Amino acid sequence: MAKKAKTHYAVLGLISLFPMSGYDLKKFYDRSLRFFWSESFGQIYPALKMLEEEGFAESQHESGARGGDRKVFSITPKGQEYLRDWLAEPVEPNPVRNELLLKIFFARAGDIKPIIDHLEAALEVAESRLEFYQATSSAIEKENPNPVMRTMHLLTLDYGRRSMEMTVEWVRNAIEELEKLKTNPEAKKENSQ
Amino acid sequence: MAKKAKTHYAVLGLISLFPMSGYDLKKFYDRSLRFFWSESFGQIYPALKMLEEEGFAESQHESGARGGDRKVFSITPKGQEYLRDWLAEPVEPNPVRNELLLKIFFARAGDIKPIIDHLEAALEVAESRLEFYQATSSAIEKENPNPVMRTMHLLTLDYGRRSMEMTVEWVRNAIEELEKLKTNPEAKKENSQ
DNA sequence: ATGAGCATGTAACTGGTTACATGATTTA
DNA sequence: TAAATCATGTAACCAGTTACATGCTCAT
Repeated sequence: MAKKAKTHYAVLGLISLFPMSGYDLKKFYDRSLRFFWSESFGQIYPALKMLEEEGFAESQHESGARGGDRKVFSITPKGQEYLRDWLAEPVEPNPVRNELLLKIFFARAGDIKPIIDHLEAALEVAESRLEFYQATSSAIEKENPNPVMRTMHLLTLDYGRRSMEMTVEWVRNAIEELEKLKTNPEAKKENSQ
Repeated sequence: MAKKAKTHYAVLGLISLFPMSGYDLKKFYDRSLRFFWSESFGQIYPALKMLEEEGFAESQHESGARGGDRKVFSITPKGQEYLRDWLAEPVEPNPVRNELLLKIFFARAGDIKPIIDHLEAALEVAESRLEFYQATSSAIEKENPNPVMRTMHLLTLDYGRRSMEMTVEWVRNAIEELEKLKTNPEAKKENSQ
């Protein structure tokens, strides 16, 4: 039971919610989890195959029905145990790479205008995502699955909401600072080390 | 001038600040940028080689002096132009993978305790990083390089500070919610779908 | 003399995306 | 009948980390 790439747990976790096919998995990631996790087909299908081979998942064939044939995967008791063990393991920090911050760090007097553009783009993204979180949270609160699932789901949304609010505030302030800098004659002299 | 992996810009950007060796580059990433960017030697040295081959960087050999021989790289005018072009290009979204949120999403009644542990660990990290940002910002404000560089540097720190503050608040609330759930008898019935 | 830090580089591996190949079914 | 969507899978590629190989210098 060697340690596996995160994809395996991410796939196993999803089929633990309810049985689904590789195609369903992809849809679920793209529609519901896209803001904190994503997977590609190139990873999903091999992962499902391996999970089945090791007895963590089992599949049943669903023939005919709309679209081609489907292979619907569900988690086994052994898989449930394996998932639970992973959930209890400490969270491994994922490598951070924030391109916007890197560009800001490298920017000089001549780069202020494009940086402001980037910030304005980030602001739009954050604001529209904020709307999405608003809508989704109220939907979840009504929908009402079991209390644990509901709470867990709401906590992930709350993280998204707070982080977008924080982003909006930071961006607004950053744009202000950069506008000040643009009109400040002192900053114009690029060689004022 | 085909598009390159981000590493190339990340390396070029650093040597645009002041000439340095591959080893210096690594130190700089590990010490100053580690919270929003990182690079490994396995990427740095090949990147420097390629940047030099294409005329974006040039090196001079520094023999003897403490440690083995050094190859100190500096940016060329052509490299400066190339970097500036990249800074102006829209920021590409980097794939998000937040393992903590994923674990929360998959957690069931039996997993609440380990999840709280993860949150407590995250709280510690956020709080200690907050202290670091505090200390660094005041150092930067005194240090006073040119006004543009100072502002850029402070903006990246401000992002870190705000995002850690946000994390602390979210985590505190999340722990509270989960503690409530633990003592709530309704939640104990895992099959209350 | 030993270990920490300076210094450069390569090879093997891994985790991941993208593009390709194929074909059914539904809907406009 | 064409486009969108359903559906599965593989091969080629890419970006990145880790481990390895080597050797110097400085402080204890």
